[in-house]
This record gives sequence, C-alpha cells and structure tokens, in this order.
Amino acid sequence: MGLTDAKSVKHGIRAVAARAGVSTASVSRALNNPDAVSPSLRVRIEQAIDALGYIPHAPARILSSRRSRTLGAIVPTIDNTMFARGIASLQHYLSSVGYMLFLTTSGYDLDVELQQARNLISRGVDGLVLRGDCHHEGLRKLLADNAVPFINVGIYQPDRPYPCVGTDNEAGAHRAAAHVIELGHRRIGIVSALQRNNDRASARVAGFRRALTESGLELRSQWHVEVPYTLDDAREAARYLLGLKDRPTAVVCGNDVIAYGVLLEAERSGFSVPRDLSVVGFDDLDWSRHLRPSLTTIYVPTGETWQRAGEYLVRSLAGEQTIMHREIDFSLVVRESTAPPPKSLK
Amino acid sequence: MGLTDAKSVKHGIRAVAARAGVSTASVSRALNNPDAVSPSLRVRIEQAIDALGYIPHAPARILSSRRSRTLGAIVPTIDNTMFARGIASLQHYLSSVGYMLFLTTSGYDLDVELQQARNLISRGVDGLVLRGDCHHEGLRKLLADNAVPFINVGIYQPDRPYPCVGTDNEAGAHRAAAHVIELGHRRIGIVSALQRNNDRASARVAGFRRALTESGLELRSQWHVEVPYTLDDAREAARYLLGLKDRPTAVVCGNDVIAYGVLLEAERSGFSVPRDLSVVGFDDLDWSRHLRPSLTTIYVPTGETWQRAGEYLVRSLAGEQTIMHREIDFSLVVRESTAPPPKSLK
DNA sequence: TGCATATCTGAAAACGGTTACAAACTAGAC
DNA sequence: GTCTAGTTTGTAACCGTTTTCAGATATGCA
Repeated sequence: MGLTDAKSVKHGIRAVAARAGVSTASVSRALNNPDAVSPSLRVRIEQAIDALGYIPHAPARILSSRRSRTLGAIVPTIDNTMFARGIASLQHYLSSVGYMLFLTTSGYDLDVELQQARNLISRGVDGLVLRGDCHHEGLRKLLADNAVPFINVGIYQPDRPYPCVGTDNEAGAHRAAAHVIELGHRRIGIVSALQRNNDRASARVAGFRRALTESGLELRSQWHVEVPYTLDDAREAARYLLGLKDRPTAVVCGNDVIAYGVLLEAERSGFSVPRDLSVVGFDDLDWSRHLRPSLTTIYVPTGETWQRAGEYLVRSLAGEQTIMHREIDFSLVVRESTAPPPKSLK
Repeated sequence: MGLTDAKSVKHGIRAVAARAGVSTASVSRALNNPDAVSPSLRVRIEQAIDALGYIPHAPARILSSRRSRTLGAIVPTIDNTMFARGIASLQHYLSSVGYMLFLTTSGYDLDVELQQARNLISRGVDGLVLRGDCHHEGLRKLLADNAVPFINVGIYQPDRPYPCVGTDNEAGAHRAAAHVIELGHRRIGIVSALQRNNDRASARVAGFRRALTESGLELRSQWHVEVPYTLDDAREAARYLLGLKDRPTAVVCGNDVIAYGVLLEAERSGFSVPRDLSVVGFDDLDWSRHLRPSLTTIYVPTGETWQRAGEYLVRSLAGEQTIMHREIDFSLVVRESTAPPPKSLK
C-alpha cells in the first residue's frame, strides 16, 4: 500500500490514477475510449479500478462532457399496456447501445408535459421521446431554445416538419371500419377515446368517419361516444349504445381496452358477440386473442415503433443520417368478434 | 442590454447573477432556499431567471451538493400491470415531494439487477427501491460500500435486518387456500409463478402448502405446476391439470394473470367455473372484477405499498425517524369463480 | 449614539470528471 | 546518428453548481 502524495485521495478517478500510477487523463481515456491507451496501461488501470471498486460519477461526467447518454421519455401514463410495452422495448434497445432512459408521466396534461420536459432538460438528457404531436406551444420553443432533439412517437405525419415514427392511425381506423362495412353492416357505432389533447384518438375517429362517408353511411351523433381509458367507462358506453331503440349492429372502438369493455358489457347484457353485435378494437393487446370471443382488431407493432424512436435519436446524436418520418405498418387481424349483421336488423 | 464585465456569460447561473446584479451565491440561495434571501433580491433574481429562460443544470447541482433528489427503482419488468401500478404510484408520490425516479428493469436476472444498481449509483441516486429480498450477494456489498439507502418492496419480513414494505405473501396465500378448503374442496391444485429468484412467489407457495397441510390434505406433486408470467403458459398448465385422470376441483394461483389463464382455458375446454372448477387468484388486478366469471382473489394494495416505499426513503434521507418493516394488509375478495366442489367429485 | 447581535450578501474553493494542448516517447527513413 | 511523423501520456483548465467563510449591513437595546 504505497503512499502516493502529500494529499492522498480516497475516491474518484484521482484515486484510481494514483493507484495505477498514471494521470487522470489516462484513466478517463481507458474508460471512454480503451483503444486510445496502450494495453499495458489499460490493464494496470483496470486492476486499479476493480481493486478500488471505482464507479464513475455520471453527473460529473455529464457536466464535463456535456453529453449524458440518456434519453427522456414523457408518456401520458405508464399504467396502460400499450405504453408499458413501448417503454419496455425502448428501454431494452437503449440499454443495448449504452444509453439510459429517464421516464416521466404527464397524465394527459399538456402543462404537466411541458413541466416534465423542463425537468428532463434540466437533468441533461440528450434527446426526448414524446407521445404524439399534440403539445403545449411552449414546448417547441423550449426544445428549440435548448437545442434538444426529439421525436413524436405513435403517429405518422409526413407533412409536418417534426420527426415522427408510428402507424397511420387514420388509415388503420379506416381499415377497421371498412372491415365491418364489407361484412354488410350499415349501422355502425363508434366508441372512441377522448379526443382532447390526443391526436392519435382524433386520427382514428377521422378514419372511422371517412370509411362511413365513403360508403354513403350516416353516422348519427348519438352513435358516437367518447370515453376515458378504462374498462368501466367503456362498459357504460356500451350499455348506452345497446339501450338505444335503433341500436348499431357493429361498434368500432378507439382502442382494445374500450373494445373489451364493449364486448364484456354486451355479453353481460345478453347480447351475443358476434351474432347480435360485431366489435372491432385497435392495438391488438395480449388479451385480444385470449378473450372469448377473441377480438378482431388492428395490430400495431408498438415495440418496434418505440425502438425505432430510440434508434432515430441515438443515430441523430451520433451525427448519422436519419429518416425523419417513418411509417410503421399496421394490419387487420380478423378474429371471432366480427360477423355479418343479423338478418332481422340488416 | 447592459454590458456586465469583460467576459459576459450567456448561460447558466452566472448569466442570471450578472443580469440581476448579484452574486451566483445569491441566485443559488434564491433557488434552493428562498427564505434565505431578502424579498427585493428574490424578485430581481426571479425576473432575471425567466427573462433568460434559465434552467438549472441538475448534474452540476448534484456534483456540487452530493444530493440528487432522485431515487432509483429496479423492477423485473415494467410490462406487467402489478409493477406498472406500483411504479405509477411511486412516481406520483415522488414528484409531489420534488423527487424524480430513475427506473430500470432486470428481467428477473440477478446479475442484471446488480449491474443496474451499479448504473443507478453511478447516476447519483440518493436511494434505491428493490423488488423483494432476493438479490445478488454483491448487491448488498455494493449498497453498503456506497452507503446507499434502500428498501425491499412487495414483501414483509420483520425478522430480516433490511427495510421492507409489503404484504405477508405467505399469509395471503394461506387465506386463499383456506377459502377453498372452507368451501369443502379436498383436491386442490397449485399453479404458481416460477419460484427461482422470486421470494414473493415462493412465499405464496409456502402459504398454500401450509393451509393444505394444516387441514390434513395431501398435495400431490403432479398437482403443483410452475409457470412463467404469461397467459399462454398458464393456459397450458390448466390444460395439463384438467387432463389428469384424478383432476383437482380447485386451483389456487400464484397471481391473477395465472388465474386468468386457468379460467380461460377451463371454460374453453368445456369446464364451467365455478361449477366444475374453482379458481382463486392473487393481486386483484383490474380484470378480476370484469371477467366472466369474475375472479375470487387476494386484494393487494400495490399503489399504497410502493408509495410507502418512497416515503420510507424520502424520510430517511431527510433524517427523520422511520419504520423499518411495514406490513400492508391484504384481503380476500370473494367473487364468482369459487364455489363448493361438485357432489360427484367430492 | 454606541455596541452587540442577527441577517444578508459575495468571493472563491470545492464537487469529479473530460479534453485541448503540449511534452515525451517510438519507429522509420535517410 | 539525425530528423520527421506518429503515437502515447501528462498537465491543467474547465464544465455549472453549492457552500463555507468572512465581510457588510441592518436591528435591538442601553
């Protein structure tokens, strides 16, 4: 245990340097760019590192290098299979390339989202992953002022000047509605998620509507209900729709959770799906194929979407060329919950 | 636009200080402890701050103060309603007290967990929230060496020297099994989660077993199956159990997801629940009350549990007195999936 | 008014790394 | 043996805050 200098250091890179008999610069290099240091030094430094159990101090590193190798993500809520999946996938990818993820939630509140963005920027994130393109106007300014790269995920808007990756929700919804129209349905109800501050939800409603209009079908206003993201609310909506004198024979839903609610409530109220009522979801969560009857829905590769978002930012930060607008394909998955309408109601 | 000094600064606390005509020390104080600065200075500083759109640089702050107001959490996976709930609740609480959460996942791998802990410590977290008390042996040393406070969540082990908060899983499982025993079942199967590296799962199995033993019932080894956390695996287990010549009349499950799988598979195979088979879950996730038949299960206040974990760490860090072992009560929720066994099989 | 005491404020040294720059080597060519 | 170019290493300034310490200013009281 050799004395080093007058003032010996206990922790940190200086302690490692002292123990290995090199300068802090070399230790730093050995850590960040091993090839920049000769093999002999490298092993000496590595020995010193694990002899001391040295753990680099990320904040100091960030301060000094102005890069954190950390991305931030702001999602409405984590308590939702869709986002949980996406985040899990993003996190998995990021850790594979040596990045970390700072995750925060906004609760569908744009002010909170802005605040969280400030928070994340303060934390020194290198880039930001945002849900959709519906943000507080201060957010764009904040991102621009601080030169923080970002990407909107879960939507596809090639005409907008912001990077995004996701499926074309309008087209997906159109496909879903077209499916029940092809089956012969003429009275089609919509149970959508709340459209306020949710461009994904609105795009889907737009797609549903366009399909109906193109087929010359009317969408009565009482056949369109908006509900929050819970099974209970969806069930209530179903109860209302099925209670109408002139009820729809098919219901297209803004997402799978809503569809589950509609399906459960229909069955509980004595309607048989798909004999009496057809139901279509959107997202294709796990439950969709397990439920009885299983749910016809639009499959969306959520994991891939979020991973691509991560790739976009990591590549941009590395100075590589990247695609600004990337579309992720959806597909219609036909299962048991849809069938032609009953003769009597046709 | 007054020139300040020879070298004028664009960003950072110095820019604010220059603009407000004060020292950086005062700006820092105005930010961290507003009462320590006179009202007149405070307003001048606040004006300068939002005139410049100044955002404090957290890493610098952490480096200098050696506190990050950030907690780390390592969960097996985020893609699981239980954890998603817990995390959401923890995050909500933390943000209410000005803390942030760094979330990482281990995928049920103790080595990865250790690595993530190192990662989080490197990031400068003030404390760590861990799942259960089943960790890599290097983890305890790491935590001790770096003096990082932590808490094991989701379990209750008053006899261990580590802080924890959670329900008594053994007792909960005992209650679940006792319920079907009270209903008259004598042939009781167990479908548990994988016990390896999962003390929660093992405690539940222990509880099931104790209940059986106390009632003088035998647990045949072929009536106990372990499955990963997916609906598909649980369904397969159910298929196996129900295919046995001498099948159980009731199945107690390690968690709700497993119970869903058993329930779905039973119904799909033509068994009626609870007439032909009783099923009990554990956790009481959302789906349990929506499913048909709804699921009898053990309610666990996950949100409260994780929030308490956060409270424990925040309070400890503030130097307050805290309770090291906190038990969170569970309760049995009887719904439609349990009933006395069929006469013929009694 | 003078003095002790409490309250505010500022100068400057950390905090633990990275990195520009310079110095010291090394190897190859003449 | 000298010179050049290339490689490896070290020195020290800097990243943007907090915080100690001391000086300045205000307050209370005799």
